[in-house]
Amino acid sequence: MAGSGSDVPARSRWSAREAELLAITLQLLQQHGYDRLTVEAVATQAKASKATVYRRWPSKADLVLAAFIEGTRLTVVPPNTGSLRGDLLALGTQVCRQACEHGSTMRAVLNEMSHNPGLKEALQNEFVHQRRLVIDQVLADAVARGEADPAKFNDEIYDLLPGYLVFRSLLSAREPTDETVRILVDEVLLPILR
Amino acid sequence: MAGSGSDVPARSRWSAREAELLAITLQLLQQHGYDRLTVEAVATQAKASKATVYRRWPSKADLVLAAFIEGTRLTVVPPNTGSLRGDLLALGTQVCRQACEHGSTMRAVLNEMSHNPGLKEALQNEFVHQRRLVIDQVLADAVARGEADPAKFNDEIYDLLPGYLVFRSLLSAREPTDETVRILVDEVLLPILR
Amino acid sequence: MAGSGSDVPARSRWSAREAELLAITLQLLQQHGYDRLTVEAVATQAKASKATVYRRWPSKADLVLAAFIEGTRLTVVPPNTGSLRGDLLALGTQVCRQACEHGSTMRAVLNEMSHNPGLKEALQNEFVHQRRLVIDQVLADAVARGEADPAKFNDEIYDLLPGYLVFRSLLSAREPTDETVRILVDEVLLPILR
Amino acid sequence: MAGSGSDVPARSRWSAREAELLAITLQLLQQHGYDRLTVEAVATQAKASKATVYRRWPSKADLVLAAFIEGTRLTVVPPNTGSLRGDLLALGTQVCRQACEHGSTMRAVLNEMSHNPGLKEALQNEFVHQRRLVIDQVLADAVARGEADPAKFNDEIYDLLPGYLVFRSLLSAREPTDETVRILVDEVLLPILR
DNA sequence: TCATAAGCGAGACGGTACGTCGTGTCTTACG
DNA sequence: CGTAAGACACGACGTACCGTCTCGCTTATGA
Repeated sequence: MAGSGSDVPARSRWSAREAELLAITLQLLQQHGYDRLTVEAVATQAKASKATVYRRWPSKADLVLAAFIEGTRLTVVPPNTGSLRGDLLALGTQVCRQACEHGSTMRAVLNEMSHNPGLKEALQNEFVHQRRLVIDQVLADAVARGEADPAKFNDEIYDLLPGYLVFRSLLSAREPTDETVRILVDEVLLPILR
Repeated sequence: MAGSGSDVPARSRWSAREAELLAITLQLLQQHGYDRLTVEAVATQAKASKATVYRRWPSKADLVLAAFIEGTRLTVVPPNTGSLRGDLLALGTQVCRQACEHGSTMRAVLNEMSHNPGLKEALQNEFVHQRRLVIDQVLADAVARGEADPAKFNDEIYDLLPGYLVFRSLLSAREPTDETVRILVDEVLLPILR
Repeated sequence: MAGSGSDVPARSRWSAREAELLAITLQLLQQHGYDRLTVEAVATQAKASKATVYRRWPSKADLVLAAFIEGTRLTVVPPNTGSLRGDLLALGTQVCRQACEHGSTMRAVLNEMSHNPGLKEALQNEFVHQRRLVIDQVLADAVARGEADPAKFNDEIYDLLPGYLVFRSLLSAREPTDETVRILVDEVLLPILR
Repeated sequence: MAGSGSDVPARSRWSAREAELLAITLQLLQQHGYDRLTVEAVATQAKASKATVYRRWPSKADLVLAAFIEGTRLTVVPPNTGSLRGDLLALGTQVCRQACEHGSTMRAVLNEMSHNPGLKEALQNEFVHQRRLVIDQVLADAVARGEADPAKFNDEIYDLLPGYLVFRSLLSAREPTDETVRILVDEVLLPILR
């Protein structure tokens, strides 16, 4: 059955102390952005020393990536509202909230990713893949309910909904609204999927 | 009237020397990324001194933004292929190429933008607005040819095509292909617009 | 012979404009010291341009030296009070006043001199030599009046009076007073010279 | 009391690393002069970084002053030859050597001092005062031996010997010789003090 | 009377040093 | 032994000044 959910949401592998460091990193990141975030500040605020940070993450970039993944990992929840439309709206709303909340972090990670293949791969594995699973499940549920035609699925643009919303959140000055999500779902996605 | 094209593509306001500095900045940016780009290197390669750079742009971030805008400004061309489908495919292809070419630059600018309202506004005015004009013209031409129904236009998601493609280029690991563009146009946009 | 005075005090070779530049230089020099004096400031204050300054003096050091020499040249006056004691007191007082007035300038010139043989030579020719002539004349006058014994003259320490006073003005924190001069003259020099 | 010598020569307050930095500074200072000395060069030669230098001394001027004081502090030695004449000759010789050796440094420090009251005070406390103590002791010893008459001491010109010699070393082009010292002592000072 | 040149203001420029700050490594001392 | 504290080498940032240079504009003379 779809969504048998054999993937337990991967309990965090960080200790309490590490989680605290990541939380502080995330907070400072949102406040000041990547460039103006200093490892020194993270350590100071955690009453730790820089060495304590660097012992766990080999560089500022790794620290920030870990903080970002940890910060977003918690919120990946398959919607399961009972209808395809409801699921898509929920998914879109969730993406908007996340992208808004972690906007500067994502931009920072994104930028660093450009020239750090390791980060890129890590981001793909730990972030993108999780989200793909959610979408697959929503669609599978819809098919199971007879709300969507599997023949209409298109792997090329399976992430059109979250993709465009993320674009709107991170790159455009027009933050997506509930109306944006509604229109996307009702006028673009549902006509295609049915 | 549609396609009247009274907007000359906004002649650059930079002198030859400044354009040279921006070009070098852009090149080094693509090679090394924002963090590993040094103003000193830009100056050296231009046989200039740091002061010459800083006289024009007050910081590294401003320099990079200017280089980015200059680098992309040159390539904004309304397609005008004669059909809506052709225009949309051309537009999509152009977006893909630009986003691919200037990917790391865009990511860098994006990141810096997060905490620099001046940059954000500048980017909106000089970059986003230019692209909106192109889209408006494409749609207006289509209406003039009877290929699109103005009632179907939706301001909320008018940039769905470039938006999703940019998302794919900059954030996803799946760079968009010609097939991506084709599917978007044929299976998403055209059904909606007609 | 005493007072033969064939040396006219060497009319300044500077034009009015040049003298103005030197005066401004001297003033700024006394206010801010050598390091914090900028050629730019001299030019600005004279409503001139840097090129105008550099056309006349090849470097900041030369400019400052010229300003210093011009500033002190005006005040070299053989005392001629009628008695050796009066002449020495007058000489001492004059030295004190000059050294006090142009203290920071002298220190600056001195410093630059260290590593600029040209300046060193120029300073010797144009400054030290002038002062030697004055002392020689005072002593010659005293001999002519029978107040001093030529046999007691000592070339090694002929400048003991101005030398010690200059030391006090420039290097020590104890600026010389009239009493300092009096003691030097009455208790050191006169006993020796008679 | 004469020779009570309770003043231990004030152990340096610098660590080994700091002393090394100061020694390098002093060496480069003597080679190149103040203006042409760069903090970068000091750091490089010490295999240190600029930050390491600036952590200790807030500016180049402070660094140079410290180097100068450290460089001269080591050599302040009361002569104690057994006779007033011997002590004075030794003192004069020592002053000549120091002033010659550290000439450009002294000139540089002097210049900087002009507009830096903090430096001026520091120089007075740490440098001038040390030298005063030596002179006082020499004279006290002479009195104890019956070689000098305390009534003849004159606070106004107590430093006539070192003062004039320093003047000759730093400001005049006529560096003092042993003969200069001898004449000063035999023909000027001893007649006065006895 | 007008043109051709010489001098000047303004200020951009290449270069170089300054003093600051952040990263990532390392040592020291404490618990 | 792990940690807090923080010194350290490295290197980029952004600023300031020096001495050179190029622009126009003025002025002062010579045809």
